Amino acid sequence: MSENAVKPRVRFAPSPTGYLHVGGARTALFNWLFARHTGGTFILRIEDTDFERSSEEMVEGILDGMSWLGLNWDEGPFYQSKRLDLYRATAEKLLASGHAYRCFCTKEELEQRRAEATAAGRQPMYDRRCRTLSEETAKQRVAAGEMSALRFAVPEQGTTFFDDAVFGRIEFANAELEDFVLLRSDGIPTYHLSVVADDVDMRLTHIIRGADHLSNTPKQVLQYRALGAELPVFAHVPLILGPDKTRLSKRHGATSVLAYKDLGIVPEAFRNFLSLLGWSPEGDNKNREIFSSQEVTSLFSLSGISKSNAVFGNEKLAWYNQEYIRNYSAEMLLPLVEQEWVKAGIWPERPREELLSTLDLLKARARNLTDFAIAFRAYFSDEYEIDPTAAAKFLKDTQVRALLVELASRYMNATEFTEQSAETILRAFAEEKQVKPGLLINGARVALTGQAVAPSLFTVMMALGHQRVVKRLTAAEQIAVPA
RNA sequence: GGCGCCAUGGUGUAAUUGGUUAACACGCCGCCCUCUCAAGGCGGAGAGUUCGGGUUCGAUCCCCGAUGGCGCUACCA
Repeated sequence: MSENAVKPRVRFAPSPTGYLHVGGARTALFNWLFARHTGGTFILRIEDTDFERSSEEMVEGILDGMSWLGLNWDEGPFYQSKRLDLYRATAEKLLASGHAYRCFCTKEELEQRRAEATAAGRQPMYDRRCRTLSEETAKQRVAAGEMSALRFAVPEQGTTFFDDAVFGRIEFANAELEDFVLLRSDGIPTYHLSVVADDVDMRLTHIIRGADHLSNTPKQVLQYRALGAELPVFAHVPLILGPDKTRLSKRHGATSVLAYKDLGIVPEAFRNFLSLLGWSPEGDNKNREIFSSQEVTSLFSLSGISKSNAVFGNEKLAWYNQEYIRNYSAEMLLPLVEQEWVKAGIWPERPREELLSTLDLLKARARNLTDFAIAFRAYFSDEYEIDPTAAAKFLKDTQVRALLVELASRYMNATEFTEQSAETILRAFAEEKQVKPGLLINGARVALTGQAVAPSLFTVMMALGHQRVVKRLTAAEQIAVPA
């Protein structure tokens, strides 16, 4: 970076008309990564100029989602609803310089003309009829109390282009661009005005946003020019699609990132997954999948962003999640798991050391954090369900259940209770009763954990402790087995 | 409809910016391990790079066209 190069300033500018969805989260992440990589500034701006659809709850949700993902911002959150003066001043400037004009057409008139144009096979663009109104006429009509919106006067000739950091040069014929509304008749700015006014005012150097804004960009470029402002670097990020390759929406299941939190996804795993959706590192790191946040930060660059839309695949996310859980230390896992216990109403009153070693035992086969409160509930609570399928598979035989009860008394009378001794006792007992050890082992697993799936039985016994093992095996005969 | 963008196995991405048996990961299948399930180890199927032209000694890569997908087309953002 040269001497006088300014530090990058980027922003994430969600609209609180919906949750923080996966696509928005990825955009936020890329902005954050870019800012952190370059030592720049990451700004959060809430675009709430659509009063009808914006809500305070949505803002909360977005903020929560950001913090869940660990995306901290340096400035803001700024609310556009509180910066209306800036937009009006900007609009005033555009009007004064002849780049904008008042439009007295009503919404109804416009709709009607649009319908007519479409019916006649013409393009439904605004016909610019107010553009030729003289300044005096406009002033008179305003003075007479007529409502008016402010429109940008798009040049009728020529082309407008910009060089996108991801897509390269994008060019539009000005004739294709409509004289878009800057200020609604109620004085509230539209998106087109407020983005530019803010992006200029906040001295943003790079605009990293979804590719759905690609077509809007020339309208913004025109405003930058009109305002005599320097153009930022635009970097449009391809969109994230659902498995059916249509735009991600509610019907694809989890749409809010917070829904993934509820599903027991580890934020770090989610971030890792998200960062590799539409971006890939350069150099020797191409074939890696697991990156720490620090690594992604140091590797991130706009040039690694791909151009094509990506499908959000749940399987890969599940793999990441499992991978992170498995590789976390029990100490790192514990606070995350505790949240799940709280949700499930479990308060394991056991020494921290025991909890940690049990987490170590279980983490290899957890897929979600919720597993620790649901599938693995028996390890942390004495109130647990017996999985009917598991019972049907391994405890159907009443003989087996009777044997487990008998085995319980062997354990009760045992002088020592170690992994080795527990195994020795069981195997000796099996031989004595002329049954396969596996029969007892699998049955005991279900009785002890309620599940057909668990770590090695004797390790599980140690995790549960002598007393619980005896108690649960003794109760084996009472377990209800579906037919 | 108009305009814009994109196009590598089912999915996410690679391929020294024209020279590879088109690579890696997820997923899938099989085997090993084994008290179950994960994990792990080993092996396998799956794309000739959407299609058609061109340029070139040679195209995943460059050009043109078609097709498909996505986006924009509001006094939404």
